[in-house]
Amino acid sequence: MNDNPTRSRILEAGIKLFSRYGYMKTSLEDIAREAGIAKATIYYYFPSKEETFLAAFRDKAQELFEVLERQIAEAQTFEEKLSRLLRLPMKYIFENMPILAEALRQIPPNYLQSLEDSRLEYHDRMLRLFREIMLFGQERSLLAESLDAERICEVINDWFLLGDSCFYNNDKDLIVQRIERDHDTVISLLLYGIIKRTR
Amino acid sequence: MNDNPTRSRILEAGIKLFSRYGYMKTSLEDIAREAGIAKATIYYYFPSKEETFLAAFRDKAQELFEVLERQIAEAQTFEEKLSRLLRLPMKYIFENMPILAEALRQIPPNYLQSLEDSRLEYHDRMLRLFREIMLFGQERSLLAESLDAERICEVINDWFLLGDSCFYNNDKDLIVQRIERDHDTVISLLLYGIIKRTR
Amino acid sequence: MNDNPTRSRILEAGIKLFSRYGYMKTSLEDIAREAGIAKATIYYYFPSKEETFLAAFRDKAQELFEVLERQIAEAQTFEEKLSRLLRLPMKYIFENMPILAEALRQIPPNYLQSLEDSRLEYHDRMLRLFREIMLFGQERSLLAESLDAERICEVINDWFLLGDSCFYNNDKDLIVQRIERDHDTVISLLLYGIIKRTR
Amino acid sequence: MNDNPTRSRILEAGIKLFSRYGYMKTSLEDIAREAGIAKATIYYYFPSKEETFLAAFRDKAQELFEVLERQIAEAQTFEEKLSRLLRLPMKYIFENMPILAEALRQIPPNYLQSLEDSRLEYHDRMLRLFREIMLFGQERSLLAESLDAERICEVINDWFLLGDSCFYNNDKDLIVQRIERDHDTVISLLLYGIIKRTR
DNA sequence: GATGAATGAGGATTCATTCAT
DNA sequence: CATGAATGAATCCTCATTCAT
Repeated sequence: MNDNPTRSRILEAGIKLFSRYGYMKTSLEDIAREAGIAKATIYYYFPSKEETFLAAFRDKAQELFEVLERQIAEAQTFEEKLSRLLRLPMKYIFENMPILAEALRQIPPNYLQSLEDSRLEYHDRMLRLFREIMLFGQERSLLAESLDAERICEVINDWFLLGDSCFYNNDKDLIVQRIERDHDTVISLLLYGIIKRTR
Repeated sequence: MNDNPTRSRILEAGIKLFSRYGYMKTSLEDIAREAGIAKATIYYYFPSKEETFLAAFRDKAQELFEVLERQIAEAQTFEEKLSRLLRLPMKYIFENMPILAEALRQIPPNYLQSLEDSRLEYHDRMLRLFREIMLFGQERSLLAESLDAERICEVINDWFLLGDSCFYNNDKDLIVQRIERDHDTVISLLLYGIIKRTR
Repeated sequence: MNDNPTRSRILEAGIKLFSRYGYMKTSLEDIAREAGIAKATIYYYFPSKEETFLAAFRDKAQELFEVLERQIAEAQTFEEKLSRLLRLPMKYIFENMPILAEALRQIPPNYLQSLEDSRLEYHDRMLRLFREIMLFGQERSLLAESLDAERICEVINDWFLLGDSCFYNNDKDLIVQRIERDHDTVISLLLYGIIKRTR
Repeated sequence: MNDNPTRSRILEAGIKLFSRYGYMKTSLEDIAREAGIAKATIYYYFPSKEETFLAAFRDKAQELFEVLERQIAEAQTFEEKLSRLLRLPMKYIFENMPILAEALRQIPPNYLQSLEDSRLEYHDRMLRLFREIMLFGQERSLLAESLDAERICEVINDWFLLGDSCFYNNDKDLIVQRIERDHDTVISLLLYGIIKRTR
């Protein structure tokens, strides 16, 4: 699948440009120029601009998970595992910025379903990873007792990893409600680290 | 300045549509239709699409600060002040979503300077608010001793408020470096709330 | 509606070129050049190439009916009325050839309904005209007794005027069946004029 | 020539698709898919899209004449011969619709000469068939005396068979002139069948 | 013979912008 | 003040055609 050098060059150029300039501001002309091929060649490999974007997106997401799973498996302690889980996606997202996250908003509506499917799949995959690590910590009694582990998984996943919060752009009221509820949890975690604990 | 009803209607429509669909996917035609005026009329009030966006952006940011400053002044305790500072911008950003944050990425490069100026101004203003609150807490000895207050201000501001981290789309290496350094701080704060403190 | 000179020039150019080269081989570029305007201007008046075509089609069909009705009203005898009905549409169709008839086949399917509606309307209008004339002839006992006037109206309308026969391009079997049945009638009429009537 | 199975499959697919969708809306990609071969293979057998169309057209026309000549030879009476001549081509044209008739309009001008040659050849061939039949009728004194047989042959051929009338898309004035002259004859034949003959 | 890969030319459509009124 | 009309530039996409294998 990735053995084809032209296909790879297109995806590579796509990731670079979509990441840098976003979906709308990146033209196929740009990608073709960057890849050193003719614009029409892109259509030999992908049926549309959107599919090109999706292919690049899935490619990069797949890569992220492979690295992530390996790194977590290699880590020995709970803290190190958790730390790698929290750090790596952020780094990936920023290195390949919009392609893994923000540009999603700019994809035309009719493709949102296809995109949504991919995103939900990654969301679940990330959540499973997170849960495994938390379980690992729980078994060793390393979690703060007051913590609702499942809830924390969801909130952190949504806010810092490949979660939903950043992506919805439709039901604004729902978002705001959710923010009010979940943000509390994040803020509490932060305040917990900031405010002096008086005995 | 804002007394003019037509001008106001344009800004209002602009915020609504830019927020919902992003900068690129919102056309002046759309804004004119939403505002109930002719497309050419927009050019009577603003010299270009970008200036229209900037005006709407500044309008909304100004509003945010006014509410924010009032709310913080009204709060009595340190925890409440801090909490309002952390909560309100997030809510605003999501309620007026891309116009205050993500759409910035889509503004053409030649306007980035003008946008940058605005953003830096708000960044500083937010930081000043934050510092005042932290000072308020320090004077009452309410901060965790191990905390470098100034550093925390910067990191939180960047990561949760109107900071820089989300906006840079140019110097990728710089971002990654900064992520590696600052993300540590955020993660520490989170881990601090998650991991059981053994004496 | 037709008072606007630019709109008229577009329709005029459209009729000329669509008629001469068909729907597919006529580009909006061509129409714009012929009309002496910019390509984008067409989009100020019509939302798409298809709507431009439909507008031109309806314009010309309307014109045909107006002339036709006037001419038939002016004719005194049955034979003259019938003759004008049979002659004029043919002349119009050829003068504005595909736009009134054959090019229909080339319009994309999603527009076929809209086109179909127009066509059915004209089909009925033509049939009404035809029936009135036949009635005029019947009242004066000028029709061959063996003739099924209603059937003749339909067949002639389908085959020589703005009928269905030429337009169906889907259900081939249906067409062929219909041809086998109706063509008989046409052929009979022709043979009747060709073959010597033995007492 | 037609022994080659791949070549035959291309022609078969071409006739099917050109007939159904017309010349312009049928792509070589479509034909290749329908034929179950690669697009480039078409170029092994035919030098261009136009030649592919012409080959398919000639194939089908040849088939028509073979059937037609056989059927006419088998018919015993003048009326039956005439009837078969008039009926069969119409049926063929509709069954293989645009490929034998209307799609011609869509062939690029530079190929019109080659197409014209083919068409003239078939026109003559059809006319010869027609003349033979009329001669057959004349010898048996079966034609209406007032009839100019040669003129009728031409007119009927033009209007109902593989004649010129439908194809010209250039010299509009010429067509209209011709319509005005020939249409009279067709109309007369029809009127003759419709209007009651007063002794 | 047959094909996968690649491409140039062209076409529909969008949109920010200008300008006369 | 406000706008209807007009446009140039850009963008996605299609497709006949070529060519190395």
